[in-house]
Amino acid sequence: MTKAVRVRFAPSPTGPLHIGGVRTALFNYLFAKKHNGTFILRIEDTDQNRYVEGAEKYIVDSLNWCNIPFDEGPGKNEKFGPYRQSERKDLYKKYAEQLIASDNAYYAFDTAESLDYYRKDHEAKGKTFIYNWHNRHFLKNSITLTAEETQAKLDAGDDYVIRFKSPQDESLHLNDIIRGAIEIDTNVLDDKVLFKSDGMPTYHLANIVDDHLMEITHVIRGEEWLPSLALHYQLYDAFGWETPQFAHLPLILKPTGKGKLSKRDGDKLGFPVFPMEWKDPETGEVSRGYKEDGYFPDAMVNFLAFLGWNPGTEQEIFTLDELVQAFELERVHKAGARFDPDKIKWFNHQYMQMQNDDELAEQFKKAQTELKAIDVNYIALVVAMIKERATFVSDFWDLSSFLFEPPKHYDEKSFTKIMNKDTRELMSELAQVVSHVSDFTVENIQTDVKAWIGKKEVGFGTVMQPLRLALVGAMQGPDVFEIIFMIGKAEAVQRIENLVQTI
RNA sequence: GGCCCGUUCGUCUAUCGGCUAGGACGCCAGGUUUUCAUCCUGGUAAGAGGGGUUCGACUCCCCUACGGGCUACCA
Repeated sequence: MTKAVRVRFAPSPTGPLHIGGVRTALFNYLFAKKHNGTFILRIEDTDQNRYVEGAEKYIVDSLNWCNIPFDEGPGKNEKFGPYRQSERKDLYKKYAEQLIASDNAYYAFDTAESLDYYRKDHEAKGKTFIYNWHNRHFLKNSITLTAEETQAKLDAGDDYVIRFKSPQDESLHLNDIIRGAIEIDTNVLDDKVLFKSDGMPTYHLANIVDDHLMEITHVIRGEEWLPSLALHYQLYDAFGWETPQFAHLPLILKPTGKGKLSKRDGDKLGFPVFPMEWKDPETGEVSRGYKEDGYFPDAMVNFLAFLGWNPGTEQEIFTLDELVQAFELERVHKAGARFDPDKIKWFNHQYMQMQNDDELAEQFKKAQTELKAIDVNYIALVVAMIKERATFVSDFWDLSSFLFEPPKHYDEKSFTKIMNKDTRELMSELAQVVSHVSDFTVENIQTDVKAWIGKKEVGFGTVMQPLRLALVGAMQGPDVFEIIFMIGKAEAVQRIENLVQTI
């Protein structure tokens, strides 16, 4: 029997979760569920300087809104808790010291200024400064210092970090589920800081320790971590722990231009890059979210799943369960994917058609003050009529206001185009015809009006077009007879007469 | 600069040596709707370049170009 699958999504609470982060979480979720595994949320808040108030709650709320909740995490099934690294602080130091004891790490006392100096100096000479076997023999650390000197500094409370002792002249063979075999020469690796002078571990140490302790079997994360993979492999090795499997996801790129997707792209091109609205606690600046913009979470999830992955079939609309069934890490694309705001709108339109009319009616009613007094059952009928042309609930009012209230004005261009000398008389007569329809059904209205048009021996257009204008105020909207039926006989007659008045 | 990863229509992608290179978004045209939209049908459009390997290369290898990421006591 193979080990139970356990994966984790490990964001740092430095701000709102970005759409790329949502996709990483989604792929973790899909993989976990596919293998009846556990999806864990771990908060990587080891950098106290970058902590942002409310960010953790935002992350949790976002996952929940997307319907990809975690199984284990802060405040939920804390079997391997705590799940915030800041609350695990005391745990990490002994692991760092363990690495020193096994000669895989060492203390370093260099100041930030001195290292900065070396870097700049090397750069000026066209060389690259790497803190590893090339240079560590002349820097201030427990390798160059005697054991006594080192101990004295430690006892004196001097600032220190603990660095990994990267080996010389070795070739590392790494493996990634998506990318396959990767070979790295350790000579280009530097002695990464594992433990910071503020008493906190860096990402690298905390990540490996926690993944081990939490029994993570698969690490699914963004491609930006690929360069750290060699270090992480070595860390597992140094601890003598079993290495999990890794999968590095391609990045999400800007719709146009260069680089990865950023908040600014959304502002510039008018689409959200965050799942939900976010108000910056410092500046008060508000960033729009998919939720508030009217996207359905399923539609967003469906779209995101197809950014860098596809099932190999031609099916594109997938429920979450179907995604779980179909998902395979092996089918994740290797190259970065440009974000396409048009396509996510298309997905939303598709999902709009699958929504329940009553629920949409509730949302519509809540969003539109004009509908406060309107029967929700009537609104549901309206929704059924117009949702095929809508992408968002916020489109509804423009598509249907004439089913709730008479047009406030007539579209000028259409008005002048449609009217002719007979229109006034025809419309007056038409009002009578409509008012005399007995048994007011769509079919009967249609039959009577068409019969009358036939009798008048005028073109259908000469009647139908002004009629539409009278009802809607513009040359748009659903079938004229259905509109008449929906608003009722009296209202329809009234609107026709209103038009007659203005001619 | 160094290191790593990548490169099929404008965009997301299928293809795991046999391809008349398929689908979706977008765009364009036609049809339906006596309106607009939806919808339907059709069209447009791609293997970065150069070398190999092979009977055969989009698929494998190498080089170049380009794109992306990393290069902090940030994650």
